[in-house]
Amino acid sequence: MGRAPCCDKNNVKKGPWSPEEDAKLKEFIEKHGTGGNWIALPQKAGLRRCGKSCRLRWLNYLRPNIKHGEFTENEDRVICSMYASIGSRWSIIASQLPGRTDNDIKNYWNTKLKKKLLGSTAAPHPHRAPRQQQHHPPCLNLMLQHTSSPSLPQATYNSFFSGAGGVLHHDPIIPALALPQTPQDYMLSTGAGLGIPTNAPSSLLHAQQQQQFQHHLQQVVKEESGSMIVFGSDQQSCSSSDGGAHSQQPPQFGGHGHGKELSFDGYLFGYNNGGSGMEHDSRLLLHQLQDAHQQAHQQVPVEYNYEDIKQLLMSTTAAGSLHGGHEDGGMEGFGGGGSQGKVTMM
DNA sequence: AACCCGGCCAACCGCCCAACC
DNA sequence: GGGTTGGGCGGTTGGCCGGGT
Repeated sequence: MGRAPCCDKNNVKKGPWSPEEDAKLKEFIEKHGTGGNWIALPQKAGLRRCGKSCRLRWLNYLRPNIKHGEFTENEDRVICSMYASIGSRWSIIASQLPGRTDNDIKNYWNTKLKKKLLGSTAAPHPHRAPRQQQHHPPCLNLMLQHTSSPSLPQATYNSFFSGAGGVLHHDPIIPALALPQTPQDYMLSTGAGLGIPTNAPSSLLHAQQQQQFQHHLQQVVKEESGSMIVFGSDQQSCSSSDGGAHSQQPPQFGGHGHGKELSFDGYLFGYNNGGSGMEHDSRLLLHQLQDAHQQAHQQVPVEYNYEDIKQLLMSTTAAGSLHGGHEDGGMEGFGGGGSQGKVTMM
């Protein structure tokens, strides 16, 4: 099938951007903005480029505050943790790392980080210490916590905010919500996010901070419920225990007036149609919730360390793709629920 | 000095989805 | 309601570069 190309490929320049083109694009966007239409932009800016190419060039290279160069250990940690949880959803991961682009992170992962994990032998851990006390190389430890919270599994909660914060707060494309502090700040400073490096200084893992953050966010979520996902009723709708398919059913979408609701495992998630792409976000998040839910039900508490991530990589490599879809016992618990049908890590 | 090879990264491609008409 | 369009995303490609032989 396919679709018509977004531009006349015969009349557009391809390949590396020249400094002149960069200058033109930058100047135009700084003066006029993108105008919300990338396809029309190159013509207006006097560029013989595809609109998508302009967008990419701007987002990945010309946009202000782009950070290039070495990734820090903290960034490594965040990438690994989130990869283990949500898979190769680079834009979400990038949203947790200000100044980094999804392309950057993708390249970094594919060329360095993955090899670092795959390539290094078990040398760092000749005999595995008890997991909790193990000293890992940076970024190699992910712990999903699960509490007996009656309102929401902790793992789910963490995943939710990790993903939600990323998508809603940092993505320049999606209107930002006024979250009080950035989730990645919390992730990095309190361990309250999805990835909680156990080798973080203990002061950064203060339980009270986590609670405060989560409570705070819960409040914000409630307050913002007119425009974003909310925790809802105690509706017991979709079961998660139907054998192998638990939590695999597609999100349940329903319509209620101007808003819509998503139900998942007894929780109801709703949002209003503000025309801001919230449905997309909501679906994304629901997938993350499903993943986290699955994790919480299968392995609680769940901890991934160096060997786990390595195994994940090796198994997916062996399968020739990350889109495995099979239920590999060794990899149970790794997230990536295949949002938009693209990523399946299970 | 020439060639080969692998790493790196910018850019492209194709698909999906939401918005729009 | 259905078709079209444009934005966004992840996967892949291709060219450059540096190190090794």
